[in-house]
Amino acid sequence: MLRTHNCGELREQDTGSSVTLAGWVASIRDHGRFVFINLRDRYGITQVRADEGTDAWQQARQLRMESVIQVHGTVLSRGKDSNPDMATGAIEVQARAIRVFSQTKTPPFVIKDTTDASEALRLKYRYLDLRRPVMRKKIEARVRFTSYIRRYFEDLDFLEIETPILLKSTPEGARDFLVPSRLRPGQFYALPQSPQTYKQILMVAGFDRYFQIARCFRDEDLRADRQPEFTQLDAEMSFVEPRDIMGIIERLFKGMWRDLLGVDLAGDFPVLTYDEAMHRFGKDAPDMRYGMELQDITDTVKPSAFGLFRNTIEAGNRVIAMNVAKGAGFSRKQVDTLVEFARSRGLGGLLWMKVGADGVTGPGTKHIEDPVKQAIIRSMQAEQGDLILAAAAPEMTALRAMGALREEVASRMGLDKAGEWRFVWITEFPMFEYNEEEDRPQAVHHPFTSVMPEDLHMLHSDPYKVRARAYDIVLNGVELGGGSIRNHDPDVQMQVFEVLGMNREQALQKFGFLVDALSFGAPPHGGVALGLDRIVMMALGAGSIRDVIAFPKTTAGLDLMSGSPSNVADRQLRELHLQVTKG
RNA sequence: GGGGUGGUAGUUAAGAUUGGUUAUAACGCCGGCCUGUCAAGCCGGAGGGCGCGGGUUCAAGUCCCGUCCACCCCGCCA
Repeated sequence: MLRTHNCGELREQDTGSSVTLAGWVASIRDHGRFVFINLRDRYGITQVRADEGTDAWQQARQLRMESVIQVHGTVLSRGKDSNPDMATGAIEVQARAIRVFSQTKTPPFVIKDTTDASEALRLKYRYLDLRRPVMRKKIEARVRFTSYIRRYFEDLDFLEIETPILLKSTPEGARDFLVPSRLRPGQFYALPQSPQTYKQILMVAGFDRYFQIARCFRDEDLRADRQPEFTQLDAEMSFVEPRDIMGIIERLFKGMWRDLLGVDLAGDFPVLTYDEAMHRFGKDAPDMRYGMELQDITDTVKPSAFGLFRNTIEAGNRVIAMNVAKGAGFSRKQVDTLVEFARSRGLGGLLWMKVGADGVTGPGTKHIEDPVKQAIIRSMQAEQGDLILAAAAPEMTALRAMGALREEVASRMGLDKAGEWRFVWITEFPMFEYNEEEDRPQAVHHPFTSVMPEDLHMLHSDPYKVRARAYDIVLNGVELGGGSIRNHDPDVQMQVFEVLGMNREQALQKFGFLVDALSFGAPPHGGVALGLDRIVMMALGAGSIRDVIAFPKTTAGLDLMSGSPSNVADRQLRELHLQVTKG
């Protein structure tokens, strides 16, 4: 070994020891007669001292930040000059000799926790960014989550089985990343959006309990919490019902939060149906850290002659309202930005009423009759100083917009407190939603999801009313993942394909291998897929998913460090039978 | 595909509304001083022509057009 100790382990009781350390020069403080060096490695920082007249002193004066060096020396107690802010602050290493392993160019930014370097620069020099202890800790924390997950599932007899990265492109869902086949001109593999079909086939094969920390790929636009390649905790079990899977996942989260974050999540996670979540929170992934629930006040305003209400009711639309406690303090300007926000979410406008000592004020309120005003205040349980916001629109539009507004207002008022963890299960999702582009139903979850038995009879007559045996796990307004009980009956599966607009032939061509497998004795089975990056991001309070991925892509899907994607040689294209056209 | 914010020394920012001498600061870098620092301190120095391309003008970081990049949001993400 080129060292006897690491840079984080020497303590007072090591005083007098002869040691050899190795690491990066994190700072140099040259006092003339002696030089202090902070030596950094993965484990911490140790102060090295070089005294005038020694070889080490000569070398220390010529060091540069971020060079990689080896230090031979003796551990000294720092006595009253100890630094209580450093783990190794009680000691320092008096250097006898310093050897430079590796010289360095001047780094483009200073390697310290509170860097002000732009994210683009940090991504280009990711290896320098990752040297920053704050980044290193995030990556290390991620490792603790993955290893906890592995231990948890292995203890429960789950088998971690790898599934293919090159697979068949499927038409449903996100856009596939395609990989051209050299041996089959004009044909393509796709990278997995998830190991979905393979894990179901593993159930048919009898593996009974499967899990995988699986890389997934989706060629869609990026966001602060979305990368084109990401990691899923993927699991599947045979002979289960929703509550079995939900229980296993709930205990996993409670265990991780307890053992990795030191947080006790008391009680069972609440369970909301999709319908309830939409009506109370305007979102299928509600943030439960605060109330401010939505209310349908259509009936309350029914007696009013106010044109907005009249037209809304005649059109069959709804009036959805929300009471912002102590929201009357918002300035006109602030309220205007809320109105703007509402418009950006598809509303024609936003009705707002400040609740004062003598009723309500706000534009439009003069058209509302006093008894109706009073009725609104009563049904919203509003008090003096509150702000009532209301939207009039088709029900789902109004709910979704008000749901977004609810989170916006909560964020402005600081109600979305960090360190508060509100998990919630969402169940009974609709099986299908309308795809406008293709004018047909599409699966909300995925086509292999089974439907609730009592809704099966509506599969063809009223597909949008059919509920799925699906469940999502949500934390603080963020969907962490979800799953479902699958169809193990090939006939039911075929019926779902039919509702999705595929005839038997098309379905067999696209998913025949799975349908085939189901027809050879498939056990009832179901599973779940959780976004590992998102879980870690939430747990660490990181601002973006990029912070918990060692080598992430930018929002344009570029890797600024390696320069991918890039052009390839003509020869490569020819081998793949590809021709690039000008876009 | 659409909207928003930003791009000025190695880095982070000011300068842009009201075009005009030599583009400003901090950190970093280089040199010097200094017996206890902790992102050491003090003194001195070097370093950019304003993302890129084009245009308007006597004159453009400053105005106009296009384009690239970063971030945030909508669409999209079974």
